[in-house]
Amino acid sequence: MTNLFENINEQNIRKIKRFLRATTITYPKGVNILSNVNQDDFIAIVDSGSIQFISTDYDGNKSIIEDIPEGGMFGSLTFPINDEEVSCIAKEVTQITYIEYNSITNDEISKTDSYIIFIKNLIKILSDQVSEKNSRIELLTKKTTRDKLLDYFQIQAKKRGTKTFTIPFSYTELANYLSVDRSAMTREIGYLKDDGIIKTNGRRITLLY
Amino acid sequence: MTNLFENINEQNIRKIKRFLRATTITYPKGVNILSNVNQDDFIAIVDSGSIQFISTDYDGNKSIIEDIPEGGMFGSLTFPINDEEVSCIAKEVTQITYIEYNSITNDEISKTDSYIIFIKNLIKILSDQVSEKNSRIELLTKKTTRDKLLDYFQIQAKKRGTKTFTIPFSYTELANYLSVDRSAMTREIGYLKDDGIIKTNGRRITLLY
DNA sequence: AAATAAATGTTGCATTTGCAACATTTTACA
DNA sequence: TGTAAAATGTTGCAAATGCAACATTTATTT
Repeated sequence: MTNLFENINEQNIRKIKRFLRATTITYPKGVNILSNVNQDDFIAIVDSGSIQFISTDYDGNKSIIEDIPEGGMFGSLTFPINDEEVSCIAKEVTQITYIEYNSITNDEISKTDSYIIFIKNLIKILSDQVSEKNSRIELLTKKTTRDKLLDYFQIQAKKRGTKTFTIPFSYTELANYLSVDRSAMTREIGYLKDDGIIKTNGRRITLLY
Repeated sequence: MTNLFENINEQNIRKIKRFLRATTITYPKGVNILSNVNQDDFIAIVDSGSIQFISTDYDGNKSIIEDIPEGGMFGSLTFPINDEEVSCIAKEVTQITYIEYNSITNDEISKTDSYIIFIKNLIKILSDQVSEKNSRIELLTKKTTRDKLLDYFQIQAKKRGTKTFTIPFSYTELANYLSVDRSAMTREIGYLKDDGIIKTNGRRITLLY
């Protein structure tokens, strides 16, 4: 995963942050981060800890829109920050640095070499996010739980280059990611084993075809 | 929708394109655009016409990942271009300009004013795409067809600021967007009308609550 | 180490859904 | 303008799925 300040030295990072009016806030575990955000568009970098965007509908059904780990970024332009349905929770003690989106064209800084690198990193991260979301959309449009599971397993196998791999989620989280009922998913995984299509050992999966 | 060259004059557009090694290709209707793309990472701008990214699984089931209209952009970094499952079809005669991703840090151009505007446009477009995809993911994670429809209708109503609106899709395309069976969707829309929750007149929907 | 919470596994049942196979209407185009 | 193609509407039926209500195992916390 690309880091927003990759290939930029400490001194220039400080310089960029200063010109982009960076502010850093530390949140305790479980807090809703977006509750005290101001009006201007911003880009947020997760310096340490991790957060989760959760959508909750009128019935109380929850689904995870996105997990953002340490080093990740998100922005007011990429999430509907003022949507009552969506909340952003710190999964642990989390430090976040906010920079102002409108300072991106700040003339004083915009023509320096390290700034161009910063911008290229930002473009790469955003592109990767679009790509990751395209993959999830491709998964979510599969009709059956079996198709979703097999597609997900195939993507993992391809990514690691091996037919045996450990899923990076708990099964509870995987059900959420695929947007299927957890118990129904467990049942379907059972059928896949019965049919000799996969083997499992805890979160370790082996594709048998 | 932001255009990649918004707020940049013709002369500077030509200059930017030259430095980013832009090439323009025109495709006839129905052609698979990605079949003759080279290896380097690129950003593509739809100058005229429109295209559609389609995923086809082993069963022949098709789902539309994304529609890109005139003025839109996509990139090799945002779509898995070499995934056999994904193809990109020209919906009509379509002209596309490709620019090289790696030329983004071209020193000769990167410090000019119009280039900074170009970069800001690119960041805005990518952010909007992430946002749009987050919305669709939120929809796709709803459990029932009814929930998907109601959520979609509410988003449309909110966007237009009125409880009566025309959907920007055919019903066939809407079913695809929500990833539900078209006939089952028609049936569910019928139930919604029976229950007095909506009224319809062709593609014109009125929310009754 | 005990207690509490979280994750995982299992199953019956009612509901939702996809699918197939049509009829009908609308749109595109030769 | 006539014809083909696409979109829309309808319905029975089998399959897939969510849901509830548990038991069991694994983690976490005090």
